[in-house]
Amino acid sequence: MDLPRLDDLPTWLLSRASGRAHGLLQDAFREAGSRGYAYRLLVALAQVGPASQADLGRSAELDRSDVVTTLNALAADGFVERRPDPSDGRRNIVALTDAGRRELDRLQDVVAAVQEQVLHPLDPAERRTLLALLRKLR
Amino acid sequence: MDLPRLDDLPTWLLSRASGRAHGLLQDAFREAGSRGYAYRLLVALAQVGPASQADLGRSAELDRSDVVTTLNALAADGFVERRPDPSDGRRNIVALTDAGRRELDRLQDVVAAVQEQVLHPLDPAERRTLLALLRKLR
DNA sequence: CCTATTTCAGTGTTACTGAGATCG
DNA sequence: CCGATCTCAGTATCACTGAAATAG
Repeated sequence: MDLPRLDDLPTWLLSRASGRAHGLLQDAFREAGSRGYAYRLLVALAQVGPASQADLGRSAELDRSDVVTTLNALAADGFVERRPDPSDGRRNIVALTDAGRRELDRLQDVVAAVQEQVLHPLDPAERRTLLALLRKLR
Repeated sequence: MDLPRLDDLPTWLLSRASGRAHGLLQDAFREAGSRGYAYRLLVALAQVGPASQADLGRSAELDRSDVVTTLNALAADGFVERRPDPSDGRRNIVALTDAGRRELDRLQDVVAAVQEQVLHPLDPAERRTLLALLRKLR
């Protein structure tokens, strides 16, 4: 008779690893005075350049509602500028400021440190293998 | 200049894979008329045998508060029996019933189907590698 | 008219916290 | 007196929903 064990379940192992990573990330962002949502929006802005909030939400996989709240905070800190789109009155055009670019650089270091912390038990070849397999899961 | 991309982050890939797996699991449990917490408690009971709620919570990694709520539902369905511990008045002894064992068997099939669904893109060797690497992440 | 965007308020879920009652 | 257990109520968080206002 085979006793069921959660530790044998791929979904359980995924959930544990992800939960641990998420906790470390959240702590690191809090310590750095930021949030995961803010980081994701800054990354999206750096990737696609100035964009509407709807497009940013799609890029960062953030809900339209959370985009609003997060941009409010980023704008208050001077990390983004929000101005109406002259060619489409429904939209804002959101752009990174220089301070925003510096903030993103700073958060990149924070995030990189957490990646190292999470992957620490694996050697470089194992890390590549893990990433490739995770990517294969779609 | 290297544009940051979320897809390059191990923590992001972990989170995506885990989120997808979690969603599939949740749907499958809902369709089967159960919940993840209930499954985890049934597994813990099958592993350790009759136990106090506190011990079950530690085994299943469930909060004491969620153990109470989940056991209420499992007891109402006749899947577990809760009776006072004669040797320690603070505790309940919780035990699987026959119906509970059948329920666990049923849920094992549900869970196995989701594992297959999640791992579908990987061949058997890749699956073993992924599990080994995830386990190494502690 | 219908769809898209931005915004705000509110909901539901999941995990947790606090406190009371009981007992060792 | 301290610590553990069980229970309930309430909170914090995150992701999302609904609806209003504006515009294409």
